[in-house]
Amino acid sequence: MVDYSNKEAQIAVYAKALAHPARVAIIQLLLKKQTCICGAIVEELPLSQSTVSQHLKELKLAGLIKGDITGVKTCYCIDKVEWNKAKKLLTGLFSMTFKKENCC
Amino acid sequence: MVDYSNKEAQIAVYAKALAHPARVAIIQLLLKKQTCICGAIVEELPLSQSTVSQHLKELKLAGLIKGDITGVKTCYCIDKVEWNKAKKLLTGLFSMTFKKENCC
DNA sequence: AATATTAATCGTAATTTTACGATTAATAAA
DNA sequence: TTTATTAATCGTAAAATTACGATTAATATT
Repeated sequence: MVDYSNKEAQIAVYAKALAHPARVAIIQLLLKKQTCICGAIVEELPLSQSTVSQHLKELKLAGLIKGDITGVKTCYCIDKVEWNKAKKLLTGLFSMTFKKENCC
Repeated sequence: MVDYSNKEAQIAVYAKALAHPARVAIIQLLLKKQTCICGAIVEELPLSQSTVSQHLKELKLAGLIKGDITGVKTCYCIDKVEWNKAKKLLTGLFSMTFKKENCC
């Protein structure tokens, strides 16, 4: 009987964080662009400020990003350490070799 | 303004499929073990038959697995083509280079 | 000091997810 | 033919997700 290992649960946590196109878009913005101010992210997305804020919160909860408040603005960045953990786990899953022949 | 690209949406679809520990466990079973009969998967998981069936359905809906009914039993397998698409998209996301210095 | 800006949070509604037991449909075994 | 086995589906309840506008708290600007 599988009692979900920490590993499986953690994979699910990271996957869940990426399970919405808005959050994928946010991550890509933070990776690609100079953008990091919350307001700039809001402008890029077809969603209200409060909704984007919620998605940012979820990404932060999963650990993938962190926010840095300076004055009235907040700068969001990828948490590199956590991002690399996610990379390792997800990449690990996808690089598993097939141990059995497909029967279907 | 980001209008979610097909790519981002598809990443989200695959991530969502892996966003529950039970589904991660199922995928790992199908990758690692000889197991593929539905009943065997049910036995491995701490969930009822109907719930596991639902998770299998979701994985199938996302395209990651396919089921083959033979007689009274159903054999589930990873859909290798789709799995490789997911691998490519997710691995691609994680292998993106940081274009900007972290500001936080 | 009064006003503006920024982003988090609150309240809320609609939808989706998760889980279960019960039922059903299909095949296999007796 | 009757009974058993397997797995999908139905019905349903509880919880979580998603989205929005309104409000709030904090800092900046005037």
